[in-house]
Amino acid sequence: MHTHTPVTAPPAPAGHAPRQRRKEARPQELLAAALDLFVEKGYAATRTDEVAQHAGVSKGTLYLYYPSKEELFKAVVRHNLSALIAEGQEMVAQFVGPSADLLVQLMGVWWDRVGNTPAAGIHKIVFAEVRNFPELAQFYSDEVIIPADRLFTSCVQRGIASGEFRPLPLHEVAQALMAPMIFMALSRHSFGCCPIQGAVLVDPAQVLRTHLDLILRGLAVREAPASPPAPARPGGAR
Amino acid sequence: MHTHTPVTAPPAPAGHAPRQRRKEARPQELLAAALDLFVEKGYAATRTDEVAQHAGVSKGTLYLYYPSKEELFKAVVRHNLSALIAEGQEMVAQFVGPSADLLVQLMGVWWDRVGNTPAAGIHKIVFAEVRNFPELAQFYSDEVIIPADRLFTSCVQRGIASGEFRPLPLHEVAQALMAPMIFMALSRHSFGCCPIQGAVLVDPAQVLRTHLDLILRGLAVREAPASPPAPARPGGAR
Amino acid sequence: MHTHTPVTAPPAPAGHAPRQRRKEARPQELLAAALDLFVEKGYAATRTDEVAQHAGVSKGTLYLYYPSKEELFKAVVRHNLSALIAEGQEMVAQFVGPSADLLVQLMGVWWDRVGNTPAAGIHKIVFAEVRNFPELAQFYSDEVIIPADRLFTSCVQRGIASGEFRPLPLHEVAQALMAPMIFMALSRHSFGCCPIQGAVLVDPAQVLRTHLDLILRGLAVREAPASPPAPARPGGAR
Amino acid sequence: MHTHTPVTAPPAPAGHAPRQRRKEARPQELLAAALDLFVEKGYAATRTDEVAQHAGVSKGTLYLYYPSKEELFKAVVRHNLSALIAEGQEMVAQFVGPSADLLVQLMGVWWDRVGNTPAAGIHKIVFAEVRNFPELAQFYSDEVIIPADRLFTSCVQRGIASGEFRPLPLHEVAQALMAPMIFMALSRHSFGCCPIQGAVLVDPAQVLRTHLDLILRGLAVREAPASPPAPARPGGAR
DNA sequence: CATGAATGAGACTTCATTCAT
DNA sequence: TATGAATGAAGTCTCATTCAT
Repeated sequence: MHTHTPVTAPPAPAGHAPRQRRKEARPQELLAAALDLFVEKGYAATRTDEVAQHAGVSKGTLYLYYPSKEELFKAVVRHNLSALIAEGQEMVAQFVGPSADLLVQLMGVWWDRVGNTPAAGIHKIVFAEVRNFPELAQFYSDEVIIPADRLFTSCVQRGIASGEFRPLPLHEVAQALMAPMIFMALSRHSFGCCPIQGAVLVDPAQVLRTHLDLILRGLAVREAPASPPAPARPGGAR
Repeated sequence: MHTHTPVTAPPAPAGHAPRQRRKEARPQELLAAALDLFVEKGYAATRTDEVAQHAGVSKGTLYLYYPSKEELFKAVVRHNLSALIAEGQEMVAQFVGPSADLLVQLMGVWWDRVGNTPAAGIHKIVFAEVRNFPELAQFYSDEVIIPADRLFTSCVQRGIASGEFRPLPLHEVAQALMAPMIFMALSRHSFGCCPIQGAVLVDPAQVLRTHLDLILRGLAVREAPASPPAPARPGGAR
Repeated sequence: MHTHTPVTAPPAPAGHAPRQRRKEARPQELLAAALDLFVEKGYAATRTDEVAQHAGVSKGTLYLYYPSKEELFKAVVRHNLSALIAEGQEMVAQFVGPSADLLVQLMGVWWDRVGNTPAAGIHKIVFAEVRNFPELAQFYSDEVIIPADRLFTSCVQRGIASGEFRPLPLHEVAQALMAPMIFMALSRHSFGCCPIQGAVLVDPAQVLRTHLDLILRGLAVREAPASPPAPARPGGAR
Repeated sequence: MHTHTPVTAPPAPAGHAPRQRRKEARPQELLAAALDLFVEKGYAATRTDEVAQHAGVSKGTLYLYYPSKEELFKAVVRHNLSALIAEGQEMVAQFVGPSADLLVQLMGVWWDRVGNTPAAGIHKIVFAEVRNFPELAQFYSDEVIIPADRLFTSCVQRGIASGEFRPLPLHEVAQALMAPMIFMALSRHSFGCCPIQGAVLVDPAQVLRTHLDLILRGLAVREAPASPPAPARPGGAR
């Protein structure tokens, strides 16, 4: 579970602005407010004073902590990416048991800790904005794409080495594993926020389960049902 | 095939601009120029006079065809969505043969006709901007998401009905099928355009093959190898 | 006499803004307005929209012609300096007759065409701002200081060569010649504009005459009175 | 001698700031820091916290001593003007001997005590800013311009009365005397601080000598060589 | 139809000033 | 006294949009 709170900082007991309320909390609050707004509206459409307001401070205060909108943006990305990376490292450290179970656990943790978190919105803005911030590309590649790839390829490699999985091209399998998760994360922050009549609704947990069911069978050397087939939802094949 | 051309309109044989020529092509040229720029820079960062310039007309002319930047944007989305939809219809019409082969063909066609096309960039901007243009959400859902879902679910349904595929929740499987393709399409227009040191490189065709290999095995009731196992790339399990 | 008019451009016959009034006059009008304001208030204290307003256009229009306040400033300096330099060249070309007369003519022309012109205010801002615009320093040195020095040193040199003037260090004499003129020009745009009780008032023409009288006598090999002694003003030695 | 020190206040022997020390020196330190910065950057471009920092105090502290930036500026001008005035009075008191020698001594002392001093920068800012701070005009006129004028006119008057000098308009002669000095003082704080390729370089002492040589000869009734002709610099008449 | 000069609202950013500590 | 975090008015600059030609 994530500890990200919608912030908008308590508007300070009206009547008197407590100037030095909580100095060292400011950067966090600003980053949180900025994350929310950048994810909601995108980089360009987010106004700096709106960010400040959401963080409960004035426009000028924002600039005490971040020298420009661009730097604020990068800080948001870096800050939230750090969390992602930390999660990744943690997950790697937890590796024990058979590879199939590992994958199951890995994906479950990723969803709980990243995909299902507002920080997942980071993916949306990064996808949308990298071309405007070329420096981010390298950063994101180094800090997210490559580690994530390494995480999954090493896991698959293990399964292949142990004879659990068929020999398959590692990076491509890794992408097949991650893509649906990231896709869901993206969707949650774009279409997932729009009221749509007759939208195709899927339960993330169900998607995850089905995805794993499909993939693990696909990876398995024999028809080893790594997990019991996900039962079709009641109402099943719509 | 789509009519998207690299645009920037032929700079008119120097000396005397035969401006009158191709008057009725203007809207198309403007849409094409706008698509390129919206995909590259995003909605907000694209300037209207840049669009006009790329289309070889003046800023004022753009406003003769589209009453505002917002309308231009929506027109771009609608126009390119229509193209996507047309492709979709065409694909549906081609349905023949066993379900597994259908899926293979379907995905291949989608990649050739949409994913691997500059128009695929439309996905990126739609994901990035729906929340700022809610009218687009319903439109996109109705015209793209639902039909695509129907396409894939019906295909899967057929496979289940015929006993080829295991009974699985349809929409979730459809997502698992589509996600890696769309993910790749998105990537081509964000990270794919950035020069990155040590980037994780995958061959789209290989991803497609591996993805299908995995999914079809995963769908299969028995270990029916729907297609010969995708050979690990030379240099294989790295 | 100068043709510089206080501009503030005819506010356009109210009711309807004549959009394309006189395009090619714009830069001149903007430069004139900018000169007035920069001289009056200094660089930093002059607001760009004030300049635009004085030129009878909107804020945005200014930026169609000059990409930034800084460039506008430099353009003002260059534009008005160009005139100075042209005058200088012209004067050099006119050189005929004895050196003393040349100096008299040179100074008289300088005062009429430069010192007594609003462009003289340029000196004030340049003195005040060079340290904030290091590129201006080189420009001003190359375009004004060095040519002016050359103008006067060559003139003095001629006098020395012809035996009219005593041998004296050229550059230092040139400074002694120019300093009082420039000083007066500066004063006209600083204290000269302030209402001061009991100010020390001097008539520029009288200063010029006295200055020449002193200097020419000082330069002369003998006591050749290059010009009849400037008669003390009626009311003379206050 | 003036007490202007390069300021930036001793950074307080690291470890523990003996901040209480020299409390009553604060205003002086602030004025000194402010002078440096105002001279370097001008009024508007000087930031108050930079002044505070240079004086080794915090921004808030500055406001304990001076209620606003404007008041600080005026205090700087007044403070340094007082210094100038004191110098002036002292110079006046030293008057002895023949008028020509008096002038020589007067100018020499002015250069040593004012012109060649960082406080001379005060002239630059006053010239640049009087129009924005009209209160200073009267003050400067009363306390600097008029006394200086009186100093020189009385000196010239004496020479005329004693038959040493030709009868000439007094104020105009006074200006001719002072202008080159002040001009040099101004230059030292504008162009003199900029690294310029091929700058016209003059030795202040040489300028002073030449100036006096010229002026005294110019003033003299006959060809009384008030001082031996200033020898042309080695390399002389270039 | 087409142009492009002109507009002005609005965004980002700075910095003099305040005030709780 | 001294601090420095916080403020918000004000300035520079951008760019969607208009309209006379």
